[in-house]
Amino acid sequence: MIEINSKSSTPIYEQIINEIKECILKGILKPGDKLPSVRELSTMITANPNTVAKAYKELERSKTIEVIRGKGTFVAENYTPSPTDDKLEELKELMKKIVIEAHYMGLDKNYLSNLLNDIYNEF
Amino acid sequence: MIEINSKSSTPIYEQIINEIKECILKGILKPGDKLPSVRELSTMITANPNTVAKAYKELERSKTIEVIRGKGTFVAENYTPSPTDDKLEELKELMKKIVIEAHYMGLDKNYLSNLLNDIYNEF
Amino acid sequence: MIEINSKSSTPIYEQIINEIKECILKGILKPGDKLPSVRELSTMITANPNTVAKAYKELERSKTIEVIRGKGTFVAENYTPSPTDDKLEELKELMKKIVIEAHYMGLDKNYLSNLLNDIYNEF
Amino acid sequence: MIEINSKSSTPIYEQIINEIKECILKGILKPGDKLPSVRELSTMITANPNTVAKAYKELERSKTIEVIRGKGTFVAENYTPSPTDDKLEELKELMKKIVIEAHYMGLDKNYLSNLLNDIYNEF
DNA sequence: GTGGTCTAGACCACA
DNA sequence: GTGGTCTAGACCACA
Repeated sequence: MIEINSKSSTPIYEQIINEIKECILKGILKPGDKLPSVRELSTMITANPNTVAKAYKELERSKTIEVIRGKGTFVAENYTPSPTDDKLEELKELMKKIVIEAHYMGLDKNYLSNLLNDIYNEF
Repeated sequence: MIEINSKSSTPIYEQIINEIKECILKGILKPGDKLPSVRELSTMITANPNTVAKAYKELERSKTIEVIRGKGTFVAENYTPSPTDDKLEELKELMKKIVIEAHYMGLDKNYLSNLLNDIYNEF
Repeated sequence: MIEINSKSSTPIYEQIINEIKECILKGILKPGDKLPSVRELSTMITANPNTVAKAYKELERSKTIEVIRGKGTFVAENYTPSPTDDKLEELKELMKKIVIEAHYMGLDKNYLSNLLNDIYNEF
Repeated sequence: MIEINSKSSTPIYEQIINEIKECILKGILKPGDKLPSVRELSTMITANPNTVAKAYKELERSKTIEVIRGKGTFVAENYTPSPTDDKLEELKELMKKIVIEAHYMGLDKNYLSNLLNDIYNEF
């Protein structure tokens, strides 16, 4: 379910975060579902436990998952924080970067519009 | 023209790359235009010459700018490499990340569509 | 294994690149083999870590080696990019230069043919 | 006759040297022929006079051309110095580099043999 | 322990 | 004056 590319330039802990968030969005993981323990997941994907722990910490901080002492880690109830200006700015910067990169590959607005649609259809 | 945010998590050399590419896209910098020398730009943005040199080197590698020995650095003629599968995959991953982040802030597809439009209008 | 000639006019980082590629060709280094870390190699050849890092970076760019985050640097699986026109032109220019230089030392075509054979036999 | 690529990574003064040597090899320039003056050549190829002067100096040092005071610069009588060990080693290194680069583009010994032949046929 | 980023500063080749 | 190479050394993210 969760696949890590150890050669990718995105850090493993970030890949874990992204994949888990994707699973939740796709409904593969639902609110209340139990996540594998840090040890379990780290052996599943042959990663360092510290790395998995870091990913879980970050997911907990963003209220995506919840740790219940002695019971384990669970997908949190749907929680959508109101977007801060910082976060919005960050999002815009990312989109800007995509537009610039796309342009430098000869891809136009239409291409990106379609890409956006495709991704939403995947979910 | 080029502004660096030293608090940002994106490395300075990458910020330089992005800003220059943006200037070219907006037409502020045109093919053949001379860029400030490594030393000039480094004092302008109070960064180390090596950092600026690194950014220029990368821009040269991607054929965005050209170095003429002993004369300086210039914006290259428009050059759009055919997009490789790797690059397209990277673009898709980036867009996916945006969609996920947006969703977790309670922003929907419409919001991102508009954001995309806005950015294109800026250029 | 890797020997640097500090008096040579070819930059140290380039010598490192050449020597590593040679080792791979000769089979001294095989795909998947771990390379010495940047720090290790830099002390081995008494060069600055930055210089070694530069060589490794370039080798990574050409997909000769791969970096696995936090684990180290490894020889990549055999990868032969289709030769671009630019690269072929460069190769031809280099060979032309050899022919001219050889001529000016009184060496003829036969000598270069034999030299070419000898080098292939070394590998 | 002499064409300079100001964007090439080989220095202009070296390009001049190579082109002149090539002309001599091809017989376009014969022993005793007068070369354009430093000023003439520098305006012809729109280069800095210092750059042309440097090329001429080097050609003079290698006895490829001769300066006769007050008369000008001339192609020297055929002169083939006995190859020094240093020079031979350099030649071998260059050829080695070609072999390695060629290998990394998937080109074999045959390709290089043919390339060598082609270049000799050009002359 | 691994590589990545950045600074400060020297020296050099080139035009 | 231009960029390229290299050293020395700090600090950081990642695993």
